Amino acid sequence: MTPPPVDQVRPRIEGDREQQILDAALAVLVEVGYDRLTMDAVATAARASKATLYRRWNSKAALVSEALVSRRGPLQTPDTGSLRGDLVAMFCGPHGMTDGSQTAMLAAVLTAVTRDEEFATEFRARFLEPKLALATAVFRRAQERGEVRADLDTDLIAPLLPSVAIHRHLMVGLPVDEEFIARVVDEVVLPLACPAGATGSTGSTDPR
Amino acid sequence: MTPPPVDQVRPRIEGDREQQILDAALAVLVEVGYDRLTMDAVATAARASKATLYRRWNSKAALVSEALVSRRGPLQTPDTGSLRGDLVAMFCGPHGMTDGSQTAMLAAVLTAVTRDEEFATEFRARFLEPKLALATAVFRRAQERGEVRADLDTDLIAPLLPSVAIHRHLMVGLPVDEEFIARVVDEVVLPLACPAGATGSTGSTDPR
Amino acid sequence: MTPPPVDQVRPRIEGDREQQILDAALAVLVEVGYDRLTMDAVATAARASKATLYRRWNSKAALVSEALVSRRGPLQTPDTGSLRGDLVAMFCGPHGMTDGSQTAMLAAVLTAVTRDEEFATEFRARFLEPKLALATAVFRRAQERGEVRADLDTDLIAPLLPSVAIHRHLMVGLPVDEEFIARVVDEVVLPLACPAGATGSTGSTDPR
Amino acid sequence: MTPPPVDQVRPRIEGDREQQILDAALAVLVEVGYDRLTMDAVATAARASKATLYRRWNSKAALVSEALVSRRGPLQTPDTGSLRGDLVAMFCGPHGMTDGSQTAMLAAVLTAVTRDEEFATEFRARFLEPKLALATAVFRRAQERGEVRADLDTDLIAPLLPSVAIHRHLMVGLPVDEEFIARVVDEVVLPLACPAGATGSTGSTDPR
DNA sequence: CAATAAACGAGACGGTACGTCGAGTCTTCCT
DNA sequence: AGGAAGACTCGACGTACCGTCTCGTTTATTG
Repeated sequence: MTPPPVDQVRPRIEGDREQQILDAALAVLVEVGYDRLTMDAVATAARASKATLYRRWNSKAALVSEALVSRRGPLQTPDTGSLRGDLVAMFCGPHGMTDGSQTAMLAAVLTAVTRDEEFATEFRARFLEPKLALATAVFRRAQERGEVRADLDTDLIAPLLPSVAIHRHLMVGLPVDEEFIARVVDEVVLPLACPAGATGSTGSTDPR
Repeated sequence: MTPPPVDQVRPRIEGDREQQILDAALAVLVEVGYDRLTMDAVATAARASKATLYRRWNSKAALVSEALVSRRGPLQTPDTGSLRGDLVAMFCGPHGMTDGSQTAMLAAVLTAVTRDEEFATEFRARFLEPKLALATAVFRRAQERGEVRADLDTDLIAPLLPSVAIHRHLMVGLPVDEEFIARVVDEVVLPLACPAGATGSTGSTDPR
Repeated sequence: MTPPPVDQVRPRIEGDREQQILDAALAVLVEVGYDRLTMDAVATAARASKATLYRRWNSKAALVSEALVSRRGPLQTPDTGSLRGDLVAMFCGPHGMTDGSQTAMLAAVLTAVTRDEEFATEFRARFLEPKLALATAVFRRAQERGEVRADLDTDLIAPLLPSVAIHRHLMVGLPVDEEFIARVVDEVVLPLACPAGATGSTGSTDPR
Repeated sequence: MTPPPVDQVRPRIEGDREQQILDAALAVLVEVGYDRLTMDAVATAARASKATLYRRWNSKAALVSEALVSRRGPLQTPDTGSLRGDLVAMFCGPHGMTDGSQTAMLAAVLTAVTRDEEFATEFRARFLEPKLALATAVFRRAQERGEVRADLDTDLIAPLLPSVAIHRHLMVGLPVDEEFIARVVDEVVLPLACPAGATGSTGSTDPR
């Protein structure tokens, strides 16, 4: 699964090496959380020196930010044919809110967002907005299909699902699983989005 | 009516003194944020010693937690007569989501939640659940008034508004003001909660 | 042999603790030399933290200087009755030039003398001058006894023996043992110091 | 008339280039001292790369050592006709102990001698022994002239002058000037070396 | 009302991590 | 082919903060 090793001994920081460091950072991040992640630990895990880390990233925040983005995965637009299917696929997939490592990273990084404005800006631009844009696109497509009423305020509805998931995970402290996601979709999102009569409370398949 | 002067030199920790320390902690917290808040700084600001701080609170997290709770203020059940009025009052009041210092503290404490399970438990029990219980009570009362349909899943709907507010503040980085709260209430909460025809539409369209 | 432990758990730096640290510093110094002596190593060896070291000593030089002085030992004036006996006793005794650890320290510290003027000044005043004064005193006493001619320039003769010993040890790289010291005493110092006829060129025993 | 290319030892680089680097090293050494001399600084000053430096010299100590030797200059046997004249000429000449830059370099190199045995061996063979051999030769020649008694232990006497000079410079911290050298020659070396009556004590006064 | 025990301020302590710098190694590019 | 450039690993630097601790003092409660 690993890419063919370019140079076992000392691959320069040229993408491969950089990704190795980012992977190490993510491993440490997931293991101990953002606050307990130390640059020494990342350096040791990556068999790099702190000097190298600081040469490439100004701060711990910058390193973690880049690491998160590197693992966001290719944002693939889900296309199950129905809004419900798309939403569930998007949030319960490998990089969704039910992905433990993903939420762990999210939790870890929220810490940094609240204190480092530079990091926050970069994190929002590179990690968050692509995700939100994707969710918005899903709704737009459903509108084009006529599945969702045309006057739906997608900017308000799209963040609904991640909002609830994050709140449940971090604040309430309860797990975010597929059952919960489905419940929110069926009882909150779809009733708001779909024309009154067509509310597919069991709408796993679209009638068409 | 004022309490007897607290002794300028060395007041024992007896409620008053404790509150002074918590106030000092809050002052430092608001000024520099959670991670740059040091116990030394709090001790200095409160003219106390670190030993005193640690004698009363197990950790920085516990101290900040208590400081936050101490300023949450008495939870007053809003009673404006309508669900919409109650919700807006609750979230836009002096200790609501539009209160800058309140959200700043919330952000600060998230740091601790994600790493200290003991702290998280206490924070949830003492800070979060009272708030959620209050929100749920508001919906229950609206149900009793017949303003909201009887089969509404209040456990799902009640956290909706705080979820969205927190997401917007922390993740998206946009301000949570009364206009935004009202929008969410009118376009998300009320349509879900109220019988189709009976939407508290006084707010949904802008009659001017 | 150790003084009664004042406090087994954590003796404050109050002489005992300070001496423990200085002993640790000397141990490291003798083992690896001045340049490879690191504050971390001293801290570890003394089970202290670097902060503690820097709180008490401004620099590595100051710490080593103090450590050297602490181990110079009580400068006891030798009194064997003859100049030859005094000299041999002084240089071949426990803190003399044949003491391996003493010369090791000397070698180690010479490094620092050549680059840190502050250290050099302190080292000369606290370590070197007392030693030179002692040697000069030995010659003065021999003059009073009439063993040495009265017009001997003691300031020139007193440093002779240490000079030759240091040169042999550091520069030439040969061991400085009692045999060598005796040779220098018999062939250099005594011929210069003593009246022509009385030169005990084989004067291993003092005639009295 | 240019001297034949010395080279021989290191065929890779042309003597000129090597000497340029050594000159650069000396310049940096004199400017900032041994410990603040960095290989980067030498490389920059010589417009060379660190790799080139390390290809030719094992360590900073080796480089500085060679730089020192390169400036020792050709050892010219002094020939003034008298032992006293030879000694003063040898030690007060351009590369003698009164040459400030020479003693400064000597101090610098002591650092390396005390920790790197390999370097010490090379330093002794290439720098020290030629000097000692020269001093010994001076005494031998004086013996042949009958100026010095035949049974003089030259191995013990020859290092005397450098020993005292080094001790005074490094340990005592006082300047080694011609006046001091002359004093040691007249009061220590000559009385030991010359037959009682023939002591070049006239040397203190200038017979002309 | 003195004596005593508890709680206090002050701050040193052992640790851990910080971000920087230099030594010595190694790779890439250029001539 | 070999040197300049410079990134790399390693490890020490001196500082800051954490959470623990030992002081000596102050306060409130006892005898």
